[in-house]
Amino acid sequence: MSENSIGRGHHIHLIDGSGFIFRAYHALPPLTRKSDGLPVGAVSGFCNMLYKMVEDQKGSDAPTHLVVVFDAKGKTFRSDIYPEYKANRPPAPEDLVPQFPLTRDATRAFGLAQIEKTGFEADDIIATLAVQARDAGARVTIVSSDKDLMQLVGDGVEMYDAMKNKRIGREQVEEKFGVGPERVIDVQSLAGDSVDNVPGAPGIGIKTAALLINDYGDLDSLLSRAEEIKQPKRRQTLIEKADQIRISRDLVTLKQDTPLEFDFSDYEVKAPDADTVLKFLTEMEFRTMSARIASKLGVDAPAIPDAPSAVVAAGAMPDVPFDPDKYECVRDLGALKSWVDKIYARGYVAFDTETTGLNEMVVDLVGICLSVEPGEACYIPLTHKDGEGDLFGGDNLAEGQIPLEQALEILRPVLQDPSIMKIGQNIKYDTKIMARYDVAIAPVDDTMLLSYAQHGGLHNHGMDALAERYLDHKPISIKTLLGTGKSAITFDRVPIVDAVKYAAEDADITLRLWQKFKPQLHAAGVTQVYETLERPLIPVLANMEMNGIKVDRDHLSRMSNNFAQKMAGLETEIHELAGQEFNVGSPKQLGEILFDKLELPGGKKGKTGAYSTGVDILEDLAAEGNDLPARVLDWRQMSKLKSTYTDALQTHINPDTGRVHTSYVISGASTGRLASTDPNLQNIPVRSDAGRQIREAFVADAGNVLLSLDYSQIELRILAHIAEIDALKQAFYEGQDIHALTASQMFDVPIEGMDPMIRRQAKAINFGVIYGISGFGLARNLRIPRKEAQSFIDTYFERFPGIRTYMDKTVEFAKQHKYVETLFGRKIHTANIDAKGPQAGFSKRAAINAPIQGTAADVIRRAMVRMPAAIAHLPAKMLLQVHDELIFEVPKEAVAETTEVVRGVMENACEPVVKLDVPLVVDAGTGANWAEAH
DNA sequence: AGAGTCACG
DNA sequence: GACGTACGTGACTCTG
Repeated sequence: MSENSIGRGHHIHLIDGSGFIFRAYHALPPLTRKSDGLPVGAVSGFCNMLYKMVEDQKGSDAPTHLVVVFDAKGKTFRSDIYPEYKANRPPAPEDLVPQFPLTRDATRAFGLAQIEKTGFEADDIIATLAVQARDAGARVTIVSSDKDLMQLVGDGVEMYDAMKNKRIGREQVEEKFGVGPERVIDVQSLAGDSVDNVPGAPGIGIKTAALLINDYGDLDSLLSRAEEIKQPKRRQTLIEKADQIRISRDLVTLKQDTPLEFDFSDYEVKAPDADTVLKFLTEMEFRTMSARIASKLGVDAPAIPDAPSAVVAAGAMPDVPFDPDKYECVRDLGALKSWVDKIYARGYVAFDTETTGLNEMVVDLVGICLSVEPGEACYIPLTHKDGEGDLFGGDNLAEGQIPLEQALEILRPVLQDPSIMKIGQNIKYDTKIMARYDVAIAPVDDTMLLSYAQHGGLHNHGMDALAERYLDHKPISIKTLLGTGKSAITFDRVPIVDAVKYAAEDADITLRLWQKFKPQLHAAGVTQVYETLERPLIPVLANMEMNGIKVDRDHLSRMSNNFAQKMAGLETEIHELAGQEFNVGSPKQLGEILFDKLELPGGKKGKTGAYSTGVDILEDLAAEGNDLPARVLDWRQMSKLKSTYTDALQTHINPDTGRVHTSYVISGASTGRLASTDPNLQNIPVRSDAGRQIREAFVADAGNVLLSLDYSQIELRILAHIAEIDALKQAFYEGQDIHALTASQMFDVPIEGMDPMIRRQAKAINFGVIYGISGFGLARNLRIPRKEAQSFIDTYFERFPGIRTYMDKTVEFAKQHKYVETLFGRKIHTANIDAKGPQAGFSKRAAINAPIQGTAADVIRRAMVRMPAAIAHLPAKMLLQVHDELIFEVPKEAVAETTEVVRGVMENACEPVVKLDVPLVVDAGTGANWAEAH
């Protein structure tokens, strides 16, 4: 950074952008954009204030330099000093959230510089810039009325309250604090701040604080001479709370050395570009302002149609056709730099990586695609290979590519710049790839998740499906480039000219989808869902996936051998019983043996004409004393465990890390649950003894243990809350055995000394209710006559009438709205709810289940999003999520503290948005392996 | 590619 | 009165 670009004779305005936003929001009535209902009241106020600043400050007072400073998202270093800092701030109002990025756009449109920095408040940046500019000899005006900034006043630094049109100098600061600017920190440390949760000294306000500071000179003298204070209570407070006061001082002291990359020359004031500013105002549909500014700039005011604006709905542009020939191939530094300039001018970029495969932990980066405007995209080839390769790799790099490191050096700043939005389709993938090249991509938007939040339950959210459905365009298939099967090649072997068309198109599509989806978020009522439950999960899951979990290969290998031997024995036995050899793994052949050859009863053919040979059927046959199906059941269990777990899991061990790295799919399940793939670590066996041994292969690193915490009965608790079942709520409050209580209510038996069979039946009913119970289903599950099952259900509804009401109301809601909702506002669409015939039952049960399963999914998502900050001070790592369970790897000595912290986050995950009528309870376990921990 | 089966919550 | 059925996933194997 260069301090010489500002100095004597210069005047810099440091505008508190976040302050502007909140004042504009609270001062103005809610205003929405006519064409689509996007809330824009705060943006409008913000623009007015910005413009007024620029206009009013002409003449001798006019700034030569100006920069708008914003608060970045997320926690700041002050939370590390004092976790409660600003902790009881409510989240920003729903209709303000989408306006934050728009105010950045507005600043850019007005041709003004802006800055923000993750981990620091706008006030810290202002302090840092103010001090540097002042020290260089420039005059500084801080445009804000925030009292927290008053400590900076003096020596050529003034403040200006843009709303009251009032300058704030030394005199006004003394008026407010009773001391000069240099003692403001001392007074604030004592007085504290209830809004920001700065504790200060209890019972001492600004008046008393000023009195004390004036008497003793400064805070340190006051604290060291506290014994001299006459008033006993005040004396005691200052002695006892000295530490708290010092922490408060750390909190209120603005950081004057915030690490920033900037150059004052970037902040030189220049006239706004008429086209740019009017384009923005037109998009926002600010008629009055655009007319006023147009006349000031001496151009014609643009027409803003009254009717729903196609300009806005399509994202400012009429549909541009897809044209692969328009895509640019970036092959030299100059071209790359001009793309970076384009991105800065825009403020956002669609971003996509091309790699040699699909496993983010292993594959190499091949190229990068960018797009900032529909129809305009580029591909930057980086590591394409020359020719087809040979036995020895044939690893010559193709000609005409920017060296990887050089390209990354140029791209890294913009990809990490907090003011530049990076847009991806499943950007968790690209985040993980780039993390391996030391690029920490942030902030991000994800078109897959934007779609998931708005269209969950309607369709999947892959790029191909979204492009066809929403852009009426079928993307080039990757298979046309790579081929299929054995002859398939990797992307680095694709000729660059062909790669450009495919790869750049992905970025183009992503950008178009974003322009379509992002403005619809609010109208769809899922801004909060996207902002709190979807997007923040991206970095959390990326980290968990990169952590991976250690797996004991030898343990698995021994089990595989063991299974193989037993299977061989069983196979011989089965063939003998059948009287012939056949493939035990073939359901078709097995069915023919059982029901045609041996003529056993119960042969039912499915729609394909094959006999059904599922567990239920085989178990029935085995129960009647048939050995063959019993042996087949044993064989099947071993075959399953061997192929899916003990064999396959070994192939997933990453050679570099020695660990298994799953991938979570955020938008996989319609209810909001995650899905785990490659490998699926959410279905590792636990129910059978043989299966549980597989969990023993999941181990902690030396000196560590695995720590597992799971929600106890979370879905039943949520059901008790949603359906308002008082008896269940009370039982959960009293910590009773919920299934025993259900049984006692249903069958009028005491809980003490209850027959386990009765409890088992009640448990099955409880689960059945969550799934949208039916007599048939319960009968099959419990293996009792259908009549009996139906009478259980009738009794259940009698004893807990709220359940029936909930089920009816939910189906009714689904029919009316075509979606159902979780407690946190996640919408799950129920397109088939009006279906006739067999479909009807399915859809109703799914609709009944979705709010329960979905709310539970939301709860653990909230816990996961908060977890990294909560455990940042601990050596613990979060590794896995299994729907209601989180697994951590923790050094032994930190287990107790980690358990306490994690349990707190999980049990309070609903706060402050939802207050459950039942407590959430989390059970914990630890051990050297997952079997012990669970 | 789809069906069948079975592992999990 | 008859449909057919527990809710939500992913991986593996066989088969056409």
